[in-house]
This record gives sequence, C-alpha cells and structure tokens, in this order.
Amino acid sequence: MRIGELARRTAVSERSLRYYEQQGLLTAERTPGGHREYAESAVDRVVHIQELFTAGLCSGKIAELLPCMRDADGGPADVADGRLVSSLLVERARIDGQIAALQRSRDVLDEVIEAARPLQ
Amino acid sequence: MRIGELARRTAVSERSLRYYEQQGLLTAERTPGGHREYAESAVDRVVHIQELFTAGLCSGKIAELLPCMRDADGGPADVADGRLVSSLLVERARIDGQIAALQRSRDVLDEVIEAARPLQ
DNA sequence: CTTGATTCTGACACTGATGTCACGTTCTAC
DNA sequence: GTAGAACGTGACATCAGTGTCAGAATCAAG
Repeated sequence: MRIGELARRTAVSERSLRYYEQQGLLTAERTPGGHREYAESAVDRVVHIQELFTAGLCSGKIAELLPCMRDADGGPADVADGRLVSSLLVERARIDGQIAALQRSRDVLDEVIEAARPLQ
Repeated sequence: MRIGELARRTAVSERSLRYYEQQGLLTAERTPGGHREYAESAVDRVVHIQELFTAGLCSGKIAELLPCMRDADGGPADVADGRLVSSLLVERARIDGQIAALQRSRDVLDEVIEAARPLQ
C-alpha cells in the first residue's frame, strides 16, 4: 500500500510516517518512480511505534528495540544484547514510575471531579 | 524557605520553580529585596505539580486544577465548575489510555528483556 | 564594610515529534 | 496525452518545559 492509505489506516500523518522511515523505524519498497510501497505488516509496526512513542521512548531507543520485537509475521529478528537490556531496564523503571504518577494524577482528577458532582 | 532550598528539597530546578510561578502554579512572598520566600506547603505543591506534569497535563490545566485540589494544609479552596469538569473528564480518558499504552509497552519491553535472559 | 554565596530578571537555545508550505514529479483514469 | 490526485524532498515553524548564561542586586556572616 502507499503512504496515504497507511496514514489513513493507522491515523498517523504522512509526515510522521516519513519521519519514522528517516529514523530507521519503518522501511518501504519504492516504485520505479520513487513512491513508497508498504507491506501489509507496516500497519502493525506503526501501531507499535506509536505505542512506544506514547510510552515516552525516543526514536533511537525504539529503533534499537524494534528488531528484537516479535512481529505480527514471525519471531523476533534479533535478540537484545547486554547493553540494550540494561537500557531497557532503565526504561522499564521509568515506565513504572510514570504509570504510578498517572494513577496518582488520575486519583487527584477523580477527587476534583467527584467534589463537583453535587453541583452538576 | 528560599528558592535554593525548595529546589533541593523537591529536586526541581530553580529555573522550573520560577517558571511555575510565572504560569500561576506557585506563589511566594517576597523579601524586601525581592527574593522569593516560600511557605512550607510549597514543597507538597511542587510535588503535585510535578506529578501532573508527568501525567501530561499542561500548565494551563494544572493552573485550573490546583485551586480545586485538597492541599496538605486544608480543604480545597475552590470547586470545579462544569466546564472544568468536562475538560478533566477528557484528561482522565487520556490518562487511562496512556496507562494502557504504558502497560502494553512495558509488556513489550519485558518480552524483549526475557528473551535475552538466557544470554546474560 | 567587605566578601562570597545566593537570588534576581531577561534572553536565547534545545529537544523531538509533528505541522505546514513550496515546488517539482509520479501515478491513475479518462 | 492530459488533468487531477497523490507523492517526493527540503526547509522552516511550533510547542512546552527546561538548560544555560550574563550582568546586576541582595543576603548573611565575618
């Protein structure tokens, strides 16, 4: 499929898809004229990329991580080395902290929302 | 206490504390010479602010929210109106989605980390 | 009073993903 | 082959919080 369709199907802008490619997160064949031609599996991959971005990983980390992920079509192409694992452990701790902060914040929001309920 | 001590006790830079004040998130008395003098409760407040920032709220939303929060020293100074409540419900939904994404990402990380375990 | 640490304001830089615009090329369907 | 949609690249802008620096003023202690 081409970039327009991929953008539509993933709800990610064409701009971002090109950026992902530039960062080494996403690859595409090219038509003779130079247009990108994506495999079907690109949809899943873009979803994964978005999730990891949402989780606060930067593109560099995602680029290291992706080859080690079990893709929709097949097993992982690579296994993390020690350096990557230790950096992933750091990310994992950060994510845990962020989940905790989000839950606390959600509780705060709930409290404020609940306090306003009688007035609604 | 002064800004240096507050920065030390909250592990937030002086730069950020001044920024919080500029955004209306934090207030301070001033010495005759113009130096900021913080109340003891500022520590808790900064912690709250940081949590909300971590949760992805922008300073504007935090500024609206803070007066409605139960502070360490006393009840909420204000109650959210309908407009604020509905915007908080949007934030809440966003936070829920973000927690879910973080958990999925953490699972992905765990999978990659686990796959590399035998090699450690 | 003097000295050194702290604080003040203001300005500019950065980060990193994304938006947007310009201008040229390719594709598709008639 | 031609019109219009879709795509290509490159450049610059944006956001929001934070870092950093300069130069001046204040504070606390000797």
